[in-house]
Amino acid sequence: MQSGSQKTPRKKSPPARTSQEIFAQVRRDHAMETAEDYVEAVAKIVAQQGTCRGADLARHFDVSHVTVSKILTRLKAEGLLRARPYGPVELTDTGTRLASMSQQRHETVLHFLLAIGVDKETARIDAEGIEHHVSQATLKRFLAFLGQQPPPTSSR
Amino acid sequence: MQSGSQKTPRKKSPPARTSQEIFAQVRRDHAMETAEDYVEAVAKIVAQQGTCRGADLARHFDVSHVTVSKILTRLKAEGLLRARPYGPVELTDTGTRLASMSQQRHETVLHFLLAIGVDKETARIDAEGIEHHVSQATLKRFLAFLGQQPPPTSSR
DNA sequence: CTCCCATTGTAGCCATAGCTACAATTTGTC
DNA sequence: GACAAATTGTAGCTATGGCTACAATGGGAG
Ligand SMILES: [Mn+2]
Ligand SMILES: [Mn+2]
Ligand SMILES: [Mn+2]
Ligand SMILES: [Mn+2]
Repeated sequence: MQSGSQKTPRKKSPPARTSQEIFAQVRRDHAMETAEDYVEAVAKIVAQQGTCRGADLARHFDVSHVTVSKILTRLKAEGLLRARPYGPVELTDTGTRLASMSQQRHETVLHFLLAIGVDKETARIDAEGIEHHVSQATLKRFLAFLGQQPPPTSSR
Repeated sequence: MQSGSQKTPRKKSPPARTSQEIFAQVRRDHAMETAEDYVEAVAKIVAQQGTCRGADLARHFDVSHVTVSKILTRLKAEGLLRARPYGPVELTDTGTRLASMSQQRHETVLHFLLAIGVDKETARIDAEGIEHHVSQATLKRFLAFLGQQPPPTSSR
């Protein structure tokens, strides 16, 4: 009986990603990173202070208000948030959903790092970068490790 | 007895990173990401084929040879590798050291993901992005989880 | 020795994320 | 209400990592 390809043909093994596909996914992850961090920050600041201004974001990320302004223009065009000239920043429904997902994933990554014994300050730093590269499949393993139930979320 | 600041003053708690410091570190991590992936790829291709050409890198990352060419120019200027015009790419001593460290960290991250139950193809993808945000402290926890001894490495 | 093809280089473009300098607007305080 | 401070916008710059198009180089096959 020889069904699969080589040794122990137990589970169906997917067709082995090429390096091209791997780096393409990393590039896609990076392309979403700023959007995720910004909607997350807006949600957090709104929750804390009622409203979020561009200046709040500039302080939060420690970048110039010009950098914030340009990024907000892009995220507005992408339908994640809205803001009248000189007005405060608000999340759209799409932006709110992205913020919720990002927040949850961020928290899970942070708690996971703490659970494996990483000190709190290191965990906060590393989680901020790692989060954007954690797929749904890996997130489920993190949650399983934390002894919780994986919630019925979406794709990659 | 009231020594620390608040509840259970056991370990010395570091002064709590601000969001500004956290995002600064993530930006530093991103600034090193391309260099790390490139020296790692050069080392791998040299190990496999004896020499590494720009075209090999273009195939590896699935980008144009122009993108490779510009990045190689920068990494040459940074002293990580060297190459005569129309010649193959070679790592400098500095580049070789960076490649070794990156390879080890990459492998550790990959094996860690596999160890917590992430499927192999997902692990390969996620590790490629996560690796650049894993500090020495977190890497030690990964190694500890894998039941190995943390090697005497350097800083962050 | 040619000629072809793979490889590399160059010119010039785009998008993103940074910045400084300066202008305009809003807001808050007398 | 006027004025100062904070905030936002705009102009114009850099660096990085993408791209297409086209030119130059170099190694083999004949
Ligand atoms: Mn986040
Ligand atoms: Mn983040
Ligand atoms: Mn790598
Ligand atoms: Mn990588």
